[in-house]
Amino acid sequence: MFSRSSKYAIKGVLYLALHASVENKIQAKDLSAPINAPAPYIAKLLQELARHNMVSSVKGPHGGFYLDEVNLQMNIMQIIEIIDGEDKFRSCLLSLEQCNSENPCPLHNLVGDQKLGVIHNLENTTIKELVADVKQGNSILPL
Amino acid sequence: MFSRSSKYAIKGVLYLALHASVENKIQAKDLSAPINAPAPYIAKLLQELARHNMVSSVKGPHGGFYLDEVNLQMNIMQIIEIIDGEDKFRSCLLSLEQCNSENPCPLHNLVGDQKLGVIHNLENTTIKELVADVKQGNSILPL
DNA sequence: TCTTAAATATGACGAATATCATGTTTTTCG
DNA sequence: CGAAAAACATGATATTCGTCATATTTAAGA
Repeated sequence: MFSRSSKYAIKGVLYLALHASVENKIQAKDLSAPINAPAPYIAKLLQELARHNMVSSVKGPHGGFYLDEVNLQMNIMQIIEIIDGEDKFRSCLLSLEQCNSENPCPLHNLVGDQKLGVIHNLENTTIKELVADVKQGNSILPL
Repeated sequence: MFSRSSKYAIKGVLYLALHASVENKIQAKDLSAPINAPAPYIAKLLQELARHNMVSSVKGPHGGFYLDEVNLQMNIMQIIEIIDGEDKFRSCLLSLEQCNSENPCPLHNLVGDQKLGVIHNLENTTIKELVADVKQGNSILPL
């Protein structure tokens, strides 16, 4: 459903949101183990996210990654769009150009409503809210 | 959401269901244009589907592919499982081993219900019903 | 029975994605 | 300042997935 890159990115962001802060930045190499992703790869992804202001970073000694209040207001859909591109999610299930709500493809009616629901939820829940959920024990974030 | 292979396969099956029959079989190379997929590739996919009894085929002159009544009772999920594998769809969104309804990952609560809905719909609608929808003008099947 | 037309089986090629490696820039600290 | 520690930038390699090509098998019809 998501690309592997997106999964790593999402896990990385959530982990940072949960465990990092301005006073306690986390380095790329220290993210590798807890989210179960190769270190150089997660580093590259975090840089891409930083370039798009999804995460904050500082260079040099005692540098690393963290999320500031602005970053915490971002949502999962934005991560996916940065990593996988805009329309990976929104396009027709069969990649039919002519497909839309007026001229739906056979699968459109079958799963269209759920798809819209998924998109809506991914867009309208902030990282902060997701992390609050973890803190309250309503969800978990292991490897 | 689906792999390109799955999309080709689904379009191929739907096209066959709509236009082919025992008396009027369709060859792989004649599927290429209408579903906008490379001929050798769709041939390979159809063979895989035939091996799993998702479509019917006969060799030799006047041979080709079509769907019999049994094939028409199959559903989209079965196509996806044959082409992409069993758990591509059912596994956790973040590929977390420990994630399940009791121990949900942060995304689980967010889209879990919709995901179950999608799976249910894909499993419980037959090819025949989808094609009936097209015949009635409720959906379309272009390139 | 021989030729031909189709699916089938297998593998080679290419492109996209995931992974790794190297060097450069920035910042802290002695 | 100068050295070290980190992100940053770029590109190289590997693996997966999509595409293509070739040879084999099966069945129809003359």
